[in-house]
Amino acid sequence: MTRAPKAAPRERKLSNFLCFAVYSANLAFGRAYKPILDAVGLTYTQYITLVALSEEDEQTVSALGEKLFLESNTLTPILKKLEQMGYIARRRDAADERQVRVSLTPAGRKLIEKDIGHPMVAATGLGDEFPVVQQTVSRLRDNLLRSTGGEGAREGGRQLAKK
Amino acid sequence: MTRAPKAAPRERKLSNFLCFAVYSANLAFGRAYKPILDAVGLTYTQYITLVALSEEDEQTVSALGEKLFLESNTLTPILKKLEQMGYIARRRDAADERQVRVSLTPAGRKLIEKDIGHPMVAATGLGDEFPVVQQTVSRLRDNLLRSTGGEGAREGGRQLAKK
DNA sequence: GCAATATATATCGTATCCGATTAAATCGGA
DNA sequence: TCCGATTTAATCGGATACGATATATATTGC
Repeated sequence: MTRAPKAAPRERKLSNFLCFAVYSANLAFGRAYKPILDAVGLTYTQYITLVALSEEDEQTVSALGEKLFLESNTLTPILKKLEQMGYIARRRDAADERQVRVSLTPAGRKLIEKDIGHPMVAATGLGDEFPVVQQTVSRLRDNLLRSTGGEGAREGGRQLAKK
Repeated sequence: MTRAPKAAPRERKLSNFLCFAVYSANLAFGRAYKPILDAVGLTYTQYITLVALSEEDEQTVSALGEKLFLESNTLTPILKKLEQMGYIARRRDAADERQVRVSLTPAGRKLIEKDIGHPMVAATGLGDEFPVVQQTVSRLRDNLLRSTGGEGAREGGRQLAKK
């Protein structure tokens, strides 16, 4: 009767790691989008950035960064590339020269309105579960951010574990 | 009575994109792990790689890559770094010199057995939902991979959408 | 007013990812 | 056996992420 029950060995397998599931699902999304995005010459991050920009004109780099959970060190090079491709316009705010205002060009808006990513919905194979999974993963993200920086988490019910 | 019902405008907002939820949750995991991993001098990917190596000794780079969904172009530099840090050993297979066999060193095994990432479970804020979310996201990943390369998807029920 | 401070981007170095290519070893068929 | 095809890692270049720092512009305190 050795082998105290004081805590099951708790398998330390990769397949039990939620972080790995998310990590690998993210890689899988990138690969699934690749052929679609290659056809229009965009990368995954560039595409996501254009979607964020389609929600609102004249966003600052910081505001855009809050939506995307990225900062200027990552965004600036991406925005410069998108500008050079003709999909967005960047210009300093006249009232505050520190800020850069970013907007889609007509070409950028046209590209996004084609809804290039729509076939991905079927590829997820989630069917009716899609919205629930989307919300659950977003909640997971917000909980993690809240547990870390404190700042930057979204609204919507405090969700810390009770355990 | 204009505005035909032939397809609701279907909001093209970032918050409706499952791929963005996964993308940003992955960033959030990386940030949540950062302080813990900084303390032992590992990056997120290096940590995941050690966990995968703890499952089995003498894995080839390809076999490890199948578990991690990565290829030698990404793995080789990471493995070299881990070797240089003293956590793993790499050596050519005597029977087939093309293959490289990778194993944890005692130092590497000791590090993984400390279960450094355990506090993350609480940080997810998912409570009892944790296992379900883990499985759902894994299934999502496998569906995406199946829809793309065909190769590389895991076993376990074909899951394509019926819609 | 103006020096000190704060804010908004941008730059730089390190570490992934990934497609394309290379190099070495093995396999296979005539 | 010999040579072309295949397999396995490694290398290279482009594009993120991100901490640390730099730069320019605004704001604040006195």
